[in-house]
Amino acid sequence: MICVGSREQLVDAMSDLLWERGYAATSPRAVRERCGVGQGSMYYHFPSKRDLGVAAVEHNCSTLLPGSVDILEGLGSPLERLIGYLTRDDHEPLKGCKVGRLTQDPEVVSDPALLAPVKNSFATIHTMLAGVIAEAMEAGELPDSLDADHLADLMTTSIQGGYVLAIAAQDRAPFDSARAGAVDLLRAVSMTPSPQTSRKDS
Amino acid sequence: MICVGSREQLVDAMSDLLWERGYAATSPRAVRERCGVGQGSMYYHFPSKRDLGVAAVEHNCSTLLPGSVDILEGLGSPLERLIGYLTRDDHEPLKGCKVGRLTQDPEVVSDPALLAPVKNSFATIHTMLAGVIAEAMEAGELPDSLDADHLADLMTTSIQGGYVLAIAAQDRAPFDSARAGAVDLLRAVSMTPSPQTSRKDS
DNA sequence: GTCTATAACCCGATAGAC
DNA sequence: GTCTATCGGGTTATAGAC
Repeated sequence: MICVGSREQLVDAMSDLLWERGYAATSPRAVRERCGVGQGSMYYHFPSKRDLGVAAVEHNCSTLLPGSVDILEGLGSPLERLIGYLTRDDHEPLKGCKVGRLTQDPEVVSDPALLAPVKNSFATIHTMLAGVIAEAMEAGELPDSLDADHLADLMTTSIQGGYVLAIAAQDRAPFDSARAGAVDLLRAVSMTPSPQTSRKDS
Repeated sequence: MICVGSREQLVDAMSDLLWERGYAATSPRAVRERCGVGQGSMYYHFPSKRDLGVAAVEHNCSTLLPGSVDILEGLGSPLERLIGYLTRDDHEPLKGCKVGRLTQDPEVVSDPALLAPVKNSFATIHTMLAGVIAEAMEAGELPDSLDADHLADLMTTSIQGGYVLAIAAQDRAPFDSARAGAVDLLRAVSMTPSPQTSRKDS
């Protein structure tokens, strides 16, 4: 017998609505109606909408990170892991990113407590990606003339921007297309390590 | 003597608020207070918030497109124009994109009349970018083994995703970094035209 | 074309009973 | 812990005078 407390139900419902509508556009009433928890219970567990929002933002961020970490710290050569990150098929492009979306909500951005988990999530991903890119360079899979930080940001933007294009087109194709473009370029530069430069492994 | 009609003032104010807060979060009252036009005038010119919204979305889209068109149809080799598109310095990363932002607003996405201008803007940019990329391939500036549609989408996502990263970090650096990553890769593949393929221009 | 007044409803939050 | 009732204010609009 699993006992799901009101608190968890509230956080889950707020998390979903944060994804679907953003923070500003979801009212405490909508949260309550989604999970069937009453007004009194809500304000007993969370003194304000903001407090519930903070809990839900943290929940969404910590839900999304492990998937990326598993791939980037998983099996395969560094380049294979980067391509794995760019070819995951568990995205839902037309629904947007649970974390990236919050970035377009002024009420989130102007509140440090709401923004912090979002900021940390992207900072963590950036650090991990740049690390794997550096590994790929050391392994000779990518030319070390490239900038690991630039590449890491480009990879993340290909996904975050992909959501924007897919939603605008109401078609997931551009989401997959942008990521494929990133993979194409990574493969293209990996096949041609430093054309007019001395080789390390000679 | 320039006469600025109430109608134009309303559209301008709504356009700004669309950029700053999105559609759902901007009330007709906020629009009126920003431009000093009264309630009666507003509902005289626009029968509903939605009608004003449509006019403002169309205004924002048609304001933003010409800048990109000028660069992509302007002077310079195809590759130079692509790099020009990726290195414009008239973006305001921390404010977000006037057009892309609307994509994160469910009220916009679910209303065809509001979404259409956004959809058309990205479709137009995609067509132009893919065209210039094809030119670059024909001119031997980029390997024609690459997919023009993928590359076009990757370029747009490096910008749209850059807004997301910059706002999350509250720092424009990742916006510039992602675009620089795209430029780096374009330059890298342009220097190495088809390594193990026969040359066209022999 | 523009004004003010008002309608009907939703918002985030609080009070106090149980 | 959960309930209902209520507060003061904001929302999108409509009515009708000027």
